[in-house]
Amino acid sequence: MNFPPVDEQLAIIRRGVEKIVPEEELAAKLAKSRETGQPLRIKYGIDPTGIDVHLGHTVPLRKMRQFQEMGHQAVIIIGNYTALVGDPSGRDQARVKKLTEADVEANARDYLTQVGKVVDISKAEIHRNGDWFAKMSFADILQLCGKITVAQLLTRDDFAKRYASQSPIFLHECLYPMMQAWDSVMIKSDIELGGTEQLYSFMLARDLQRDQGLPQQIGIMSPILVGTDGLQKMGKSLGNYIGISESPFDMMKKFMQIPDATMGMYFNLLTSVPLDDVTAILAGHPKDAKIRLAKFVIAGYHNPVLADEAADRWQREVGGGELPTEIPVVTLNLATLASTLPQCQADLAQSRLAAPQLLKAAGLVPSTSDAMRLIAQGGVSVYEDNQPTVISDSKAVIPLKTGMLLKAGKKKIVRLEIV
RNA sequence: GGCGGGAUACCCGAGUGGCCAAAGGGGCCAGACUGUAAAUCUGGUGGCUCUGCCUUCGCAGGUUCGAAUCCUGCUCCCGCCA
Repeated sequence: MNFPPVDEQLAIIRRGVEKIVPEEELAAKLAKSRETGQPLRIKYGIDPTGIDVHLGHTVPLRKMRQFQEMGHQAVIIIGNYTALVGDPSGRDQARVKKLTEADVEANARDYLTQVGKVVDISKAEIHRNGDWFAKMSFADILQLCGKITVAQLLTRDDFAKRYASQSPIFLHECLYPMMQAWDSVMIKSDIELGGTEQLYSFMLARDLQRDQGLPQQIGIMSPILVGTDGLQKMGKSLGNYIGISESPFDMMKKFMQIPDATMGMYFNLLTSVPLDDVTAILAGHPKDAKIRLAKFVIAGYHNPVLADEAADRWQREVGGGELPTEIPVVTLNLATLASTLPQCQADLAQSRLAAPQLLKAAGLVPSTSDAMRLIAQGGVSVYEDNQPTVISDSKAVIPLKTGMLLKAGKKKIVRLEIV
């Protein structure tokens, strides 16, 4: 196995990484691996808790890919046992939901297909930590527990906070870092990838490895990727994420919404564009820079042609104000409507309907009250032959025709089919 | 176990008998502006057959012409003490 020179490897590894602990051991490990021709074992663990993999997850995964390209061995741990516990990292509250083993297994498969978009799965080792945890006896577990003190646990910020505020810390949560660390022992990891919040577990793994007479792993921690709001950590619950399985156009729209100031981080962590080039790109018009950023990333998860198409479409429909190419069709059945809206029967008999009721029937607003507000604010328009007319009177009665467009706000638009 | 405090709309949080569909902030929505975003400004943010009507302030009752507000019981949370 021919590895690139250590300096080159270091340059690649360091990009977009927040912390390497202990940093001084890294070069030595790389040098030794190069001399002996032994690839380093790069560990990355994930709990299959039903994840829609998004760009935030891809930051360590991309690092994994880089290691693979340099010739090292990717080792992915599916935390099917740790998932039963739930990672307490960064949480000020205990998790409520418990997953069943069947859920976990289904999630694991789904997860691996998604990860395959970043990491070369065919060359990766995949382990489930249930393989070893399920075999442990209570005595084994006790022995492991004997290596960790409560004081150590409380050095973790999340536990410390909870302890201070007298929030519950469950015993099984305390075992979580221990389990994660034990994974490192079992797979003899040289390097573990993850976010900065993993520091405690990574260091615990070193302790346990030393205890077992094994070489100690180095933790390489990526910064937290902020979401499309540019403020908070990218995550599903905050609705500020870009999923790697989303369509090129959906990704495009989301990219174009990120704050300008976030672009640098995204370029750094999500693309391989040389940093000098990034500086040059960012010096130009922010809009162009954002389009290029989006294209780089989209091309990676789809392909360059689709990325270009998505960008062009965005320019036309969002930037240029043209009507979208795909407008969902809503079918309105006049007879059915007449029975749900008795007060509108007279109008419906003439194929007409009051604007608020129409918006609600078309599913553009959740309530007629909402529809009336929207109309009052000038946010509603109808298109006939692609000619828009703003509806400003909440009492307006709209003649219904198949093919007409109804738009509420700047994002929601439907084509009506009248039957 | 004892003593005390609390539960208000998506979230936080004011309101202690009528002027309360309920202050303020956040979030979100719409409009203006723009580069797409941010920032800023304006308006909105329970429902409805909408110049009016109906339902909401932990749950169930009660007092009153009238209750988010007072009384009784219940549930849950929280602090202090043991």
